[in-house]
Amino acid sequence: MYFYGNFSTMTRSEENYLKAIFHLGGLEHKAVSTNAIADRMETKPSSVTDMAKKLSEKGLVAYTKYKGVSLSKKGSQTALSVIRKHRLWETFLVDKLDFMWDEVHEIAEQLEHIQSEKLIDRLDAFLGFPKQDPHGDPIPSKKGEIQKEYKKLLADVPVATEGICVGVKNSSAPFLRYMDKNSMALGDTIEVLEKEEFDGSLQIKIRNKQIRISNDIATNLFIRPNE
Amino acid sequence: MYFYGNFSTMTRSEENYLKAIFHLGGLEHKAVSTNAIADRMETKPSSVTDMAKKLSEKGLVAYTKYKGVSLSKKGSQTALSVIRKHRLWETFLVDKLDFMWDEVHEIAEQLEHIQSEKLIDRLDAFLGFPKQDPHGDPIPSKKGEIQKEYKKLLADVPVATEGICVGVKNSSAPFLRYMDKNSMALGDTIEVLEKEEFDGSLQIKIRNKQIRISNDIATNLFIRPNE
DNA sequence: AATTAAAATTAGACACGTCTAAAAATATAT
DNA sequence: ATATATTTTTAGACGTGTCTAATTTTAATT
Repeated sequence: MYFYGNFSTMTRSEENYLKAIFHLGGLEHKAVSTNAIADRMETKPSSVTDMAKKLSEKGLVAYTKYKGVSLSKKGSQTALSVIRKHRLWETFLVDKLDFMWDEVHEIAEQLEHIQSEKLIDRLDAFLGFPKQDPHGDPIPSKKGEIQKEYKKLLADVPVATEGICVGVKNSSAPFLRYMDKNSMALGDTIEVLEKEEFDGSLQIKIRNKQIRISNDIATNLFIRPNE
Repeated sequence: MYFYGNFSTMTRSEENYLKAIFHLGGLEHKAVSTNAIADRMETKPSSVTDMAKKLSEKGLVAYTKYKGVSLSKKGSQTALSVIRKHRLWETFLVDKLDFMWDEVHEIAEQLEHIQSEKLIDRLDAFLGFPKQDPHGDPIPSKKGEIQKEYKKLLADVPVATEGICVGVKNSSAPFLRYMDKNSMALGDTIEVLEKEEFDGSLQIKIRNKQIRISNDIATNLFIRPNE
């Protein structure tokens, strides 16, 4: 039996389920299907059903047989607290320990379950109360408030925006090959120099080279604009 | 049983047992009794027996029925790695997050189980490769080498030594009351001004006040001498 | 509407780590 | 050396979280 703190009855597994349900159900707490959760967590639907019952008993989700689960207020607060911890730790790893932004996820998956409110408050302060993590995702406040995404599709930012390429929407092999071929990589700084109204193509600067990318590409790349 | 590279991962529970066995058996890996482990871990002897078998199967301890367990080389290396992590995290909490030295243990008990060699290497570097933790206990090297205790009994340090009071040997209520009455607290800086050969009493400076303490007191207080 | 396909649930099993209660081995005392 | 006390182990159980295989419910198709 594992105790992480005196007043927390949440197990690691429960926290992971809540987090998955939050990500799938969005801020509106839409109902999420059993299979969707199983896919995301790489587990079996039967395991999800078991946990759904358990979380429902604890008042963390609303669960109706065959109708999926949706987070309660209490459930989403818990999920947000875990997400907050995850993103603060990721920020710590990148800002303080010089990790690359794309190698911190696994470690943060472990760190996010450390139970100590004081620890998280201190970490938050130590990092200068960051509002977004290295992937451009917003860090929920202590109260569970969460801002809109800081990362944007490259296609959606105005001309002259500069930022870091933090993700791809469609990580298909052909697309990744395209990026490779054009020597673009996640983590690169990108500046939008010019936008062609007609076809939505962009002139960008990346690695100090100018290249032209199509709208298709631009709608597949996430950028975290610099302040 | 045949393994390809002994890639068996350690569970949290196994790590905790190894750590307890290490602390009880000392650097010489003395055999440790079932009850001693149960006491230290606040568990039942029967649970310890179960785990002893398991650890023995994995080659982490030598176990003979009714004769206790002793760490193998592999087992002590694992224990030292957990202890290293524990002490590095404690150092982080105190040095970087401004925790008091006496409030970090619980949190470090959780953090010590985070699995990522790279993380610990980076943390070590970030902290400036500390050789001792906030309690004056030595931090094992990456290879598992461990130095002698840095903390010493106040009675054993030479005159003119200055350091921080990092622990008590006997934490009985009367002794703690004594400390309180003399406005001494763990964490205080202490300087040894004078030592009386005859009765071993000391003249010390603490909180900018000079007081005289008996040898009995001095053999109950741990000090971590400054470099 | 009936049939087929997909999704979700149940039933039963298992590994892990723990426990209690009873039995066995070892240590202590008379 | 025998009886008693202590320590340790075994046997059997439980809760958590997972799984497979079979069943039930819902969705999609003809």
